[in-house]
Amino acid sequence: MPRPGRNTYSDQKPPYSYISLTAMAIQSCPEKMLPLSEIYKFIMDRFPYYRENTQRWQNSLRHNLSFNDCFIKIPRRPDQPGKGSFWALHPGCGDMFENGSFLRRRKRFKVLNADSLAPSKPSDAAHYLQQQAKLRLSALAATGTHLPQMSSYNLGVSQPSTFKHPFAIENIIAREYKVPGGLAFSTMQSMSAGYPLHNQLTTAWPHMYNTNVIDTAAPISMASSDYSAYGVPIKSLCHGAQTLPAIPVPIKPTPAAVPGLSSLPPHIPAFLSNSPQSLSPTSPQTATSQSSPATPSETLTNPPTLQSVAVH
DNA sequence: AAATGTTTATGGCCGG
DNA sequence: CCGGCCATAAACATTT
Repeated sequence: MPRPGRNTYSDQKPPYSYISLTAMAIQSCPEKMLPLSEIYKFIMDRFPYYRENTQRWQNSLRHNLSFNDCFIKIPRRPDQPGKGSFWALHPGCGDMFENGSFLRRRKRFKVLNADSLAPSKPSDAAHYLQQQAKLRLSALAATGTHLPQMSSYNLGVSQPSTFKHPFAIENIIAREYKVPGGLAFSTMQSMSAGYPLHNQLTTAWPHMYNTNVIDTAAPISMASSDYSAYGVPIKSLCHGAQTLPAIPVPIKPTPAAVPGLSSLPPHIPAFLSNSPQSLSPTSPQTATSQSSPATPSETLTNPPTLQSVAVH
């Protein structure tokens, strides 16, 4: 029996679904988002099985990216030239996999509809974005240098970092990366309903920054009024006028056909809007949620504000 | 043109 | 058996 953590599958097909493989790839990089080609690369690097029949499985993988709500598309900024968008995990899909294992999913993640929660006017969304950016900036300025080293995902979380599910991401991608803080995917899931705290993760894996990063040479301009924290053009956010923009915003419309369901919350913790690109490997920002209404440990007990659901 | 994304269809597997 | 999840194929459309 091959051991996944050692990548000894050789030619055998790994026991992971495309969703799992894609989630691994996305989780493996500090930005928590990857272009399609990098997802391909990640999979092919680690699983020789996928070095053949690329047309077949890549078609399937693209199908999964588009079809599953747990993946969201994040457009490139103009200073990030390249083909295609970035793909990220939907913030609300953190508990997709049981116990941090990528072997099986819990429930199908489905995003819900929430037109009523969106800003009524595009200008509102723009204003909201600006506020988020300012909050984030001030939070970073206030806390950038002297933050409690809460060891990223262990902050306030009782979950001991010693247990690592054999199929947890850190054991899967550990071939190249060692996680200082002992970050387990299962640990992350226990936080904030799986909200990816990009800055903290990057702090936890500073050494990964230059090894797996797509764009290290693109400092984000926080002063820009055209782009949100995630590099999502405000214009693209507003045209739909159905989502709030402080988190990676899915380009694809939320399934409005689902009756009585809602997707995005009226309020999003400010720490969610921290920009991955704004982080520097040499000056890690351990910005905690200064302007956030809830600490990670609090969000443990509170239901996620993001109203997505695991349809079952 | 090739890469990327979207959508529909079909069939297998598995658990309730 | 039925429904959910998954893999695969294929026909597009869009973007670079």
